[in-house]
Amino acid sequence: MARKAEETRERILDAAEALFAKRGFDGVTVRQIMSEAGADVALAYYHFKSKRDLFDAVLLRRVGTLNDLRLKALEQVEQRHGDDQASVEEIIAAFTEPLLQILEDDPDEWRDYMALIAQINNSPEWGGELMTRYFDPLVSRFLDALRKALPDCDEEDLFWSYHFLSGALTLTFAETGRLDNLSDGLCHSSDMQAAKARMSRFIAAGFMALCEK
Amino acid sequence: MARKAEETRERILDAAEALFAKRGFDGVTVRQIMSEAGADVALAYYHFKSKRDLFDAVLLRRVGTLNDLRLKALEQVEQRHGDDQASVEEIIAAFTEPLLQILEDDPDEWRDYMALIAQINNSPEWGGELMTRYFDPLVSRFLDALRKALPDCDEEDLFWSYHFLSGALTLTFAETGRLDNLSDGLCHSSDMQAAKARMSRFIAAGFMALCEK
DNA sequence: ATTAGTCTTCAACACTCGTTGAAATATATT
DNA sequence: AATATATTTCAACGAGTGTTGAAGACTAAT
Repeated sequence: MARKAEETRERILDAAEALFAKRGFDGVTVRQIMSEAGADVALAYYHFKSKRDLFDAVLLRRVGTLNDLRLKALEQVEQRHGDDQASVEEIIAAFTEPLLQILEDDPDEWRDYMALIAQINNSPEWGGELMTRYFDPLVSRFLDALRKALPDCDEEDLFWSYHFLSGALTLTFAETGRLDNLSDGLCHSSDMQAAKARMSRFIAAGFMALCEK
Repeated sequence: MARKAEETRERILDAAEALFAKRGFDGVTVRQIMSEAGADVALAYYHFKSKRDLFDAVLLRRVGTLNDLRLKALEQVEQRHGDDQASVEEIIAAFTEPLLQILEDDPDEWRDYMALIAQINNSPEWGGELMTRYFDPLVSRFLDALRKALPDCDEEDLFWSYHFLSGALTLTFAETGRLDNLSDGLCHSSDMQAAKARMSRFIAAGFMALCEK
C-alpha cells in the first residue's frame, strides 16, 4: 500500500468516472481510461480485476459520502423538531439539497459522478439492481420520515411519489443542457442554485397532493 | 421499394429498438441486431448507411405518432373549454397521459421505444441535442398553454417545473423495476395504470406551488 | 546490500468491432 | 422472355476489444 500506488488508483478512478459518465459503460474503452489516467493498460487489471469491477469501484467510492450527508441532514431536521412533526418540505429538502449543494460547491469533483447516477437510474438493465443496492436503505429511512409527516397516506401513493421525486432529481444530475436550449439561454441545466431553490417546494407539493387525505 | 424489402427494414428497426433500449447505443453490436432480425449483417448498411443512422431511424420512426397524440389531446382540452381557462392539471394530463396510455394499451409495441427515450433524456452526451430536436416544438406549445393557465408565473419557475416533469415522466418510461424492489412487490415500475392515476395530480401540484403567485 | 513483496511496463493472445466490394439472387418493367 | 434495378449473401478488411503472463523497476524491511 505504497503512497504512489494509491495515487495511481485514484487517477484511474477519476478518469474512469469522467469517461463512464459521458459515454456509459460500453461507450468507453479501458485503453481510453488508462490513457486519460496516464498509466499502462495492464494497471487497470492489477488494481481492479476487470472493467466491470472498475465500474463498480467508481460507484462505490463516493456513495457513502452522499448517503452520510443526507442521513445527517434528516437527523438534523428531526432534532430541530422535538415533539412536533417535521414538514414534508423539510424532509424532502434533507433528501435532495445535500446533493444539489455539494454539486454547487464542488462541481469539478462531483459533476461526473452525479451524471453517472442519472444514467444508471434510467437504465433498464442496471437501474433496478444498482440503485436498489446503493440507495435503498437510505431511501427507506426517508420514507419512514415521510409516513410520519403524512399519517393518512396510502402506501402506493407514497412509493409512486418517491418515484416521481427520483426522476426529477436524477435528471437534474444529468446536466444535459436541454433546459438551456428549451429556454433559449434563460435557464441552465447546470445551475444547481436554481434547482435547489425550487425542487423541494415542487416535490413537496406533489407529495401532499397525492398523499394527504 | 418492394414489399419484402420494407418488411426486412421494419424487422431490423424492431430488433435495433429492442437492443438499443436494453443496452444503449454502444452496448449493442450491429451483428447482434441483425442476428435478432434474422438477416445478414451487410443489410444493415444497405438499408441504413451506418450504425448511427440506424439509431436515428429507430428514434424517428415513432416520434411523430407520439407528438401527434399529445397535440391532439391538448387541442381537445382547449376546445372543451371555450372562453374559460383550462386547468393546469388538464394540460399536464394532455402532455403525459397519452404516452402512459399507449404504453398501457400496447406495451409490446412501445415499451422498448419509451425506455430508449428515458435513457437518451438522461444522457449528458445526447440528452440535450436529441430531445431538443425531437420534442421541443411540442414542449413549447405546452408551455404556452401553461403560461395562460398560470398568468403570473415567472419564466424560470416555469422552465424548471417542466424540467422536473420531464425527469419524472421519463423515469417512468424506463421501467427499471426499482419500485418493485423498494416497495417489496407492492408497486410495479411497469404499472402504467398506477402511474397514470397519479402523475398529473402530483406534477400539477408542483407547477402550482412554484408558479402560482 | 540483499532480499521479499509491491507496483509497473511490454508484448501479445484470441476475438469482435463497424464497414465494404463484389457476386448472387430476387423483383419490376418492358 | 429479356432486361434493368433493387435486394440479399458472402467473405473479408484493418482496427480495436478485454484480458493476461512474464519480465522489469521500485519500495520497505532485514
